[in-house]
Amino acid sequence: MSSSNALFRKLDQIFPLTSEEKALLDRVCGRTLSFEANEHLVLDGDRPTDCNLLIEGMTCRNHVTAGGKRQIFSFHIPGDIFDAQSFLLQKMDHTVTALTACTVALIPHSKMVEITERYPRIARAIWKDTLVDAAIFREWMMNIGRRDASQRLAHLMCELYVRHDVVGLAEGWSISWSITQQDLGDATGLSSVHVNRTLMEIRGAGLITLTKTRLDIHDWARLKEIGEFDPDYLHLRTNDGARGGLPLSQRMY
Amino acid sequence: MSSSNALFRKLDQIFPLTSEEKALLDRVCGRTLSFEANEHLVLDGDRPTDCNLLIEGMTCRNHVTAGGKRQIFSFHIPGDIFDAQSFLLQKMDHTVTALTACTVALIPHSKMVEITERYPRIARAIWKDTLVDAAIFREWMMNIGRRDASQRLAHLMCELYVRHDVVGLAEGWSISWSITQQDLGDATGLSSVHVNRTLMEIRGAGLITLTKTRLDIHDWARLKEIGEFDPDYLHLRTNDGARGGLPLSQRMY
DNA sequence: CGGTTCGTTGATCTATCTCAATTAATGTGG
DNA sequence: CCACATTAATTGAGATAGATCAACGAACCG
Repeated sequence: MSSSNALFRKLDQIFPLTSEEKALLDRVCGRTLSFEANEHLVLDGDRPTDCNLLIEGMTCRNHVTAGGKRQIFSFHIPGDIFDAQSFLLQKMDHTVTALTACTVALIPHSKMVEITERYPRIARAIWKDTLVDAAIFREWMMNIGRRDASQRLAHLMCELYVRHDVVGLAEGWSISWSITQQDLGDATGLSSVHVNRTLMEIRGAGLITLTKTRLDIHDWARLKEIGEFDPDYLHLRTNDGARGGLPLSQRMY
Repeated sequence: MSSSNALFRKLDQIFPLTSEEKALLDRVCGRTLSFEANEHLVLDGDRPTDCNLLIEGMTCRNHVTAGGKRQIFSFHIPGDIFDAQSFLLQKMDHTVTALTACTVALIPHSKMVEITERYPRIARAIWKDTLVDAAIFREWMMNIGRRDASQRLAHLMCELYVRHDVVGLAEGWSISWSITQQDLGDATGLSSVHVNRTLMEIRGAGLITLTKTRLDIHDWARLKEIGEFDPDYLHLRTNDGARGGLPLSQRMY
């Protein structure tokens, strides 16, 4: 791997790491694998031997009920270690699917044991990362359980925008988009038809432009208001909290 | 504390601990606190200095939206460390509320740092515990997003039963109950009125008896079927997986 | 260029919500 | 130990957000 730390920008946003620590992390990343869109990277029931760091592309965690209904639990962008939990939870209880072609770096569980035993700060960083994942799950529960369709979609778009921006993947108020309306429904507990209609409404209000490949946000303030979006749950470093390292983008979400 | 390890039965179900390790954990538990029903043990926005181990009573994690709607993220029973995440996530992003009078043991964050740095196995045990919490969140998302009212309630009752049974708190097919129908609604994303009607249906089918203080399950097989309940997501040790320690109750969920 | 996937739109249906009132249970002060 | 206050459960009636079914159009893909 020669990512030169760029890939740990997300981890670093959550838990400030020294450059030596980033170098150490870089070293435990083993071979990389590539997948095509719609391939499953990890399957429900698997007993993986490695964790995955997403290098390029987009994935989602999901699970299908006995009754055949699908729920998406989270979306992942480059820099996310999307199955750190497989290191401690032997058996996968969900599937990870590629939304686009993508590349991952494998981190063998054995290396995870090694590095987390020797470097407690790195252990805490990765642990914290899994805790932020859990916080995001809670927020999604709130979204699905207690918000209406436009709130759910607005909230999700806000989250995705901030997460992209924080790791330098936003371009102005725009991010690349590779989520179908069906997937959007599976993520928000709505039908794809209703997602479509609600999206039309949000578009109609002039808040966003959304194509198959790109999301442009025209009115952040209102989008955020509609979605009741408050980025606290992402537990990002703020400038005042920063213990060295990159300050969080000046923009107030 | 003189819990003599009984309190770590849950942790032990997830990650088998030696008795020395349990003794170590016992030693980091500091003073205990008592709360009355409906008091908040930890508040959204707090920056706690201790983690809480629930000794007696029942609590729930919850959060109220800007719009005043409440979502419950999880219920906790004795043996649960319900805010281990506060150790790494400085600021609370949700509230923990007592459903009954309850007692907790405080574990100072400083002790958490100490013990997790010195004993990597203990660190992994607690980390794994937080990962199981996250798995439960995912399952709840599935519940709220993709199941209908009776499925949601059946699933929740199955989960609560198994979690009680595993730590020895079930009596036959019966567990103590202290969840109001309003809370049940906040946990499942339903209105309390609809919870009531759905409960009447489930009762009518003879599957359960539910009073204010007790849940009796009369037909586990059907309840489980209705709720599409599969206990894998709880990541409990099974007999074949056990590396010493107590075997999981012989009963097949 | 034909097939497949995804988005769009209409029409209808229904699970669940909201509002409102009643009853049952629980707790409290006198 | 009773009368009243409070909280929770129950039931009815009516409203609605969102689901389902079905068809069509647009984009993309080999």
